[in-house]
Formats: sequence, C-alpha cells, structure tokens
Amino acid sequence: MTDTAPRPTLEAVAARAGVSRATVSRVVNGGDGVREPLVERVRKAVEELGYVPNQAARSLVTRRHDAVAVVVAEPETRVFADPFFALQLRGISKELTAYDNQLVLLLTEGRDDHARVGRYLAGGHVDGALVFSLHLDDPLPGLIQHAGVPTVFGGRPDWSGGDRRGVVYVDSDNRGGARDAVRHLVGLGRTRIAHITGALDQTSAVDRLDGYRDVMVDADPRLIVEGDFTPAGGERAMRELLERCPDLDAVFAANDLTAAGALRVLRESGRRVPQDVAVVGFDDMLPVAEQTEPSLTTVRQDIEEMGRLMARLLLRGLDRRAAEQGVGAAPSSVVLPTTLVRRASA
Amino acid sequence: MTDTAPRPTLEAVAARAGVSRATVSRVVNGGDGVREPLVERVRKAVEELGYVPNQAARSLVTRRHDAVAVVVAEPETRVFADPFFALQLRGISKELTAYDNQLVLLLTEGRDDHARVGRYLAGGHVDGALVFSLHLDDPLPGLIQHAGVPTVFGGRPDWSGGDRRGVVYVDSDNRGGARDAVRHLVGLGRTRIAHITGALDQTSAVDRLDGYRDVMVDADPRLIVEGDFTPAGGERAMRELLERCPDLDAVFAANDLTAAGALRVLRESGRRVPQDVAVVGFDDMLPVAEQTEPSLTTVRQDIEEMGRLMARLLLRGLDRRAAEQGVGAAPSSVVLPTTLVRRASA
DNA sequence: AACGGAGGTGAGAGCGCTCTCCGATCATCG
DNA sequence: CGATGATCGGAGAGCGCTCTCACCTCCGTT
Repeated sequence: MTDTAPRPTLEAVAARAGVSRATVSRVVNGGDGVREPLVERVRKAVEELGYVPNQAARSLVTRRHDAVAVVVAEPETRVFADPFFALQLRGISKELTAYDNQLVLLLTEGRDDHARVGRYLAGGHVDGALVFSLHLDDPLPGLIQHAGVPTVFGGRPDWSGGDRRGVVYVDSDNRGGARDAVRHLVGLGRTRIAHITGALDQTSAVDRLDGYRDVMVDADPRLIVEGDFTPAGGERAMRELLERCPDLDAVFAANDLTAAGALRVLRESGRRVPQDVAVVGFDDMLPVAEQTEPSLTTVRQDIEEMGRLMARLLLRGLDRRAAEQGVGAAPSSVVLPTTLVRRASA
Repeated sequence: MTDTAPRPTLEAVAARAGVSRATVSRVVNGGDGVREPLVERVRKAVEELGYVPNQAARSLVTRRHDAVAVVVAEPETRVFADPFFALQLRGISKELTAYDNQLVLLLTEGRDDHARVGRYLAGGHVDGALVFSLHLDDPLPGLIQHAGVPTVFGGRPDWSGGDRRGVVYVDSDNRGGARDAVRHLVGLGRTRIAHITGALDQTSAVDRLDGYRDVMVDADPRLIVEGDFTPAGGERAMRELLERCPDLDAVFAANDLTAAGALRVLRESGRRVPQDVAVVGFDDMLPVAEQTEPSLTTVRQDIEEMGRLMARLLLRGLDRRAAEQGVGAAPSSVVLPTTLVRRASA
C-alpha cells in the first residue's frame, strides 16, 4: 500500500527546529540541559514530522538494545501447551513494556536449536535473557553462562553440572507448598498419604517430592509413584497406587493435571472423593482445578508474578551493570510463597 | 561474570584474513563472487575470532531487521491461557527460525497499549507483523494498516470498519467445519440440534454460527444460545437450552471448552451422552477433548500449521517487496481445511 | 568594568556494516 | 604475444545516531 515512507531523521528534525542534531538528541533522550523554549520547539518539530528514532543507529553507538530474549526450552509439547508458561510470559511482557524493553521470543526444540540460541545470545543482540530451562540435563544454562549474557532463570535450574555462582532464578516455593499440602491432608486425619510425582527430571517435581518427604518422614515407599505432570500419567500412577496400596486414604499429586487424571481413576474404582480418598493438586490452574469433580484443593502459585519478577530482576541487573559496576548488591534469586486453596477434594 | 568481551568486528576479521572488509562482508553474506581460497581464509578467521555480525550496524544500512513482530491483542485472560495461541506461536517460531528471523512478541492489554504497538510498528523496528486480532471492534487492524507495515492476520479480521484491500489473513475454515459437525449430527438422525455459540464479537464464532445455520436452515431460534468459549459459559448456555428445549437431542458447541461445560450440565441433568444427547465440539484441543467424559467428537484444525503459514506468507511478501515490487502475485489469504474427529460423544 | 565560571549549544568524530564504484588480475582470443 | 573482456578485490562513502569537546552566552563577583 503505502510506499516506504522516507522516515525523518534527527537531522531533519534539527533543521526544522533550527537547532543542531545534538540538541534534538538531548531532547529526545530526556531533555536535560536544554532550555525550555528550545525543548518546546524541538518537541513540536518531532511531532510535526512524526519522528521516531532509529533504534538500529542508536544501538550501534550505545551498545544497548532495550531488548530481552525469552528462551523457552520446549522438548515436549505439554510444557508449552499449558497455561503456566503463557501466564509467566504475560507477567514478563508487562514488566518489560513498562520499561520500554522489547521481548524477543526464542523457542527451542532439540539440540541444534540450542546452538542457535547460544549463538544468538552470544551475538549481543539483546541486553539480557530470561530462560525457562525445565530439564535437569539441559545444556542451555551452561551455554548461556558461557555466552556471558545477563540471565535470570524461571524455576530453579539444575546446577549439578555447573557453576552456581551468580545464577539468579525465580521460583515458587515448591517444597514448602508441598509440605503445606501434605500437612493439610495430615490435619484431615489421613495417614496413608500417597504422592504422584511430576517428571523427576524437573527441579519443580523433585522439590515437591522433597516437600512430601519432609512431612512423611518415613512414608511407605510404595506410596510414591512417578508421574509426568500429565493427566494420562496421573491415571497410570493412580492405578498403580490402588493396586499396591488399596488402603490409601489421600493423594498429593504433583500438579493439577495429574490430580485430574487421578480423580478419574478413583471415581472409576468406586472411591468417593474426598470421603474415601482426599486429593490435593498443585498449581491452581483454574481451568483445571475448578472443573474437576469434585473441584480440586490445590496449592496456588502466582505465576504471572513470577514472570514479572524475572523481568524486574533482569532489568535491575542490567541497570546496575550500566552504572559502571556500581555498588548495590547483585540481584539474587527469589522464591515466591505458595498458598493452599481449599476446595472440595480435600 | 565475564566482563563485556570486546566483540570482534569485520575489520578485525579482515585484518586476520589479510583481506579487505568488503571481502569479509561478501563471504559472510553468502560468499558470491569470492574465490574459493579467499573464502576459506575468511571463514577460518571468522571461526577463530568467533565473529558475529553486529545486527544493528547491518540494519542501519540495509534497512532490514530480519525481525517480525507478533502482536497478540489479549483483552481477556482466556485467550492467552488456552493452548490455541501457544500452538500457533510455535508454528510461527519454527518458520521464522528457518529463515533466520527473530520473533518480537507484543502483548497488548487495553487501549493505551494499542497506541504503543502502533508506534512501535510505525517506528520501523521490524520488517513485518503477524497480528492476532480477536475482537470485532478492535482498532488494531486499522492502526496497523495505517502504520504501513506488511502484515498477516491470524484469523479473519473484522473489516466492517476498514479497507479490506490488501488484507492478508490465515484462518481455519470455521464455517465449513461447523457445517461438517452439524451434518454429522444430522447423519446420526438427530433433529433437535442446538448450538452454543462462541463469543460473537469474534469472527470465528460468527463463522461457526453461520456454518450451523447453513445446515439448519430453519432451525428453531431457541436452539441457539450465545456462549463465550469458556466452560462456564458452556454450562450456563446448556442450562438455558435444557430449560427452553428439553427435547433437544444434540448440541454443537463452538469450541471444546464450551462442550466440556455443556457435558457437565448434561450429566447433571441425567442425560446420557451420546445416547440422549450427542455433542460435538470444535478445535480438538487434546488436553480437553480427550479427557471429557465421554471423549469429545470435535472438529480439528491444524493450529500449528496456521502459525507456520502466517509466517511463510509474511516472509514471502517481504521478499517480494524487497525484490523491487517484483512480479508475482501479492500473497493472498489462506483458509485451512478442518476435519471431523470422531470420538465417543457423537 | 573586567573576569571567572556555569550552563547551553553546536561541530565532528565515530559506532560496524554494506555497497558502489574502480582498479587490478587473470584467462582468452585474434 | 599483446589486446580485451570478465571477474575479483579494495577503497571509501555513508546509514542515523550519540557523545565528547570546544565554544559561547550570560550571570555573579571583586
């Protein structure tokens, strides 16, 4: 439609306002040290010409991009298809927008993609990165640390292989939340409390299992079955549990989807929930938790806030860096609290 | 950790390879017209120095950014939290990655955000835009057309207010899919077929309703109730339907979530599905459709493919534009076919 | 009344890259 | 064996911006 409109440059604005480029630049970037009448004239010229700074030219000299990469390692569809990530992304977006930063989304799938992402980050196209590294053996954290890009992780990364110094992450208190869930079941008088874990190659699943163990210090090992965060996994695990321990009276599922699967099997088996078996989930994913039958008691985490916090931490770190290694502590990791939401299932 | 490593420049590579900047540039950008031995030498120097081109400098002269904005208007949480968008995004990401383009994600929320997005697009920071404009009265399409940025829409935009010339979009065959769904119900011998619509401020909902009407030419108007694409809306609508038309024997729900809500109400009311009432959904969102009771017969659309296609269309358009308004038709809109997936509910 | 010092403003040098000339180089043909 | 293209490689001019200086007002001081 419109032919490539010849966008006005600083020069053009300067000419129109009858000042030098430098002055226009000053006005555009905050306007400090320019007298009011001039500021006004420049503003007017900018307005009239519809001037928008050329980010490329600016980046070339400032070495800043006002852009942050969000890297999502997504080996499995599940991860991406659940609302979890979407909510976090939204939190991130809000925070970045508030500070005029762009969000560059990098989805990876498979090993070669990792290399690509590493190259991209090392290439200095963005000021920092927010990384969702979900699996224990993920090479991504290492790659990124190597790339030397300021980074904040979503969820505690696995640092078994690496250097944990300087690693900043934002996570929910998975362990504490799990403890709360299990304690709640204990408080209900349940004694044979089972746990269906998440995919144990993810720290969140491990942490929730640890929380369960914190309370059930000498639990019957048969009460713990590995799931994978999916409803199908929950069903399978629940069947196994019922076979092994028909006397169980409660289940703590590693997430709501798992709980939904478990509920279905419990119903099939003729158990009443919560009378015969109480069930608690994790996440408080509304579309799931509110619609199971019965509705699910679960552990809520503020996912959007996690995202917002990640972005905030990163931007703060960038500022600090910009301020010539200024004083003030480097940002450190944050673990957000969880809350138990009581519904009908326990 | 690492102090800002002084990244090597073209100059440095040239020096090391013993050639001029121009030659290095040529090699880096395809290597045409440079003799093999030199190419080799340059490649080696690039490798050794770990040279990565400075995108900002390059953009400054080429006026290309190799970046595409993805704009998601998201007035409601629902839109974002469902897997639909995530899948589409994945398709887009794959395609963009394949052509070395970056994905800049712009989430909007509310009016002032629109202005921000308009400014950003008009600012020429990206080569093109992929826009998900979901609501009929959305000012975004207009803003974008005004910004003069090559754009492909996800889902047929509402152009009641605007100029539809040159508007390119990718959509599922919502109307055709709806027809198939209803015809299937007719084929099952159902005669009192109800429809729970989606949010009618979205073209997809309108198109599905139209498809329903295509088959049920003189349907009892009481058989049509407005929903909003949510399970809660589905429940509400189903209750209303049962009250109005207790004799209905089938329901076509505008999407799977709505169908899930409807199923719940049907079960509550003592109806058996599919014996008493057959139910068909739309979308084939696996986590939902496979897990309702009974599993849902629904209309599948290839969501990821839609995303991929959007990106492909846009990139093709950009190429064309780059080729000096070359010949070859401007890309035109694409409507992807849908398929009926039979499960237990109808 | 002259002078030092702020505080404003402008000139100019790049940031790292691409791309257009042009000159150099080689093979080929008369 | 020399002229003639065709091809390859290099020099250099910017792309639009920021930022350092140097300059130039204009004020307050002595």
